[in-house]
Amino acid sequence: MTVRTRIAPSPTGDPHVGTAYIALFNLAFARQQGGQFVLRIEDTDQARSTPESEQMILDSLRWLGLEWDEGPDVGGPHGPYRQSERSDIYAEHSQQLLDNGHAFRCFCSSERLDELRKEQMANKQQLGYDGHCLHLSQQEVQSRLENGEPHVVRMKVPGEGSCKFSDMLRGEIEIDWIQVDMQVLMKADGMPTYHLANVVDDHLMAISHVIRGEEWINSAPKHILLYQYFGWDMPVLCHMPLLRNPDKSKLSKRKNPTSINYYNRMGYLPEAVVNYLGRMGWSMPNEAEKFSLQEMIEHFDLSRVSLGGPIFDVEKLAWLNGGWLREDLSNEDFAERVKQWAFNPEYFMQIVPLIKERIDVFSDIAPLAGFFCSGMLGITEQNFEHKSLEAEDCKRIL
RNA sequence: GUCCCGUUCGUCUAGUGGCCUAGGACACCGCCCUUUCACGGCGGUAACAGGGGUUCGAACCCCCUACGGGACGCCA
Repeated sequence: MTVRTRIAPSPTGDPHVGTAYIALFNLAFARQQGGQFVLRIEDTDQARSTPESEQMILDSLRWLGLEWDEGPDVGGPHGPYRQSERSDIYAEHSQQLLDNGHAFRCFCSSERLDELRKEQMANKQQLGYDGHCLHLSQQEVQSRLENGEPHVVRMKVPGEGSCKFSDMLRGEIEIDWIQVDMQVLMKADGMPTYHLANVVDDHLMAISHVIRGEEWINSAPKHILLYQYFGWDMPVLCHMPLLRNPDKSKLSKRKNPTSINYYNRMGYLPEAVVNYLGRMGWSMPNEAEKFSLQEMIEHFDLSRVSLGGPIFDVEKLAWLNGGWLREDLSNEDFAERVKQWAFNPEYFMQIVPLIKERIDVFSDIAPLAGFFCSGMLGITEQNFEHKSLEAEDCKRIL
């Protein structure tokens, strides 16, 4: 069997280090096994997805050297690789579930659902859909459909028993069906939710191993059920630990710089960032701290992943970066990297009109615009008026 | 609240029943190198969450407790 893995980012903001982290492990596993690594854009959230974000994600993963074999920009035999372009596929599959009685249409308003949730919360009940539309008659559904009433499609779930499944790293996991909600599969806007689109695409794209964050463990039963409903073989599931803030909560931008752009802009080397991510929950068999992507692939072994959620420690990343800088860049390389970083035309030209007005000789540049080299992104008139900005302030503006 | 996952130095980790008086790395401290600051070298402080089992033997296997995290969206 060919190993095929994927990274499936949602283009709803800055490219996240967590995305790069999961991408790295998917890529390392696929390459080590002689398989393929696919990039798929999960842009089914019409309100939040943007083309700019998608572009930034592609750019930043490439910057890190995490190249994919198939994806929206490079194509491949299982395209399109952008979920917004696959609506027909999801509609068909949703219809199939409706026809087979595995799903039902639900006309409940979000107001009613909010109300329901509040009530369940107050009564300390388990949260979840109450099955209100589960037993609507054929005729009622038909007439409400003809009236053009907005509705969603929900999946049916067994009322008893449990779902037992195996995680490649964690072994057997058992979750009672009673804990699993009647998940919405198709939203009122006609787009699929993650759960449907992800399962359908993973199958159609022949994904063999689903390596994803731990946050998905609880939805695994929904996915397993969908595979069963469709009569498809399950891929191997593997849930990675979550990257954490220093306070141990899930890595978030409030508490840590999480944007890959930040590390680029602050002058970290992509080699070091990838190296560091590779040390999160994983180690080389020889315990080396410093290793290249190639070396990681060569020695990759998914079973060496440790499950405790690692804290993202910027300090150790910086130390590692220093090592790369000193040991792996010749003076020529170093000069070239710095040039690319700060004095590339796109970046440097932004500042030129601003400093030109204010200096008499070049040597005035450093004291006036030193923050230019501090990694700060926004170069505006205002920054010059606050040229006493400390590095910390600059970071905050990022 | 319900369910799920996890727990080795402050942090990243090695360790898959005897090799563990628990190894490495970051950070920290001290010493050396050095005209300064770094780099580099040497050394030091520091951990198996707790309690029960299983076993001749447990960081490693099982159970309970505690703690931490995650999920419970027409977000992914």
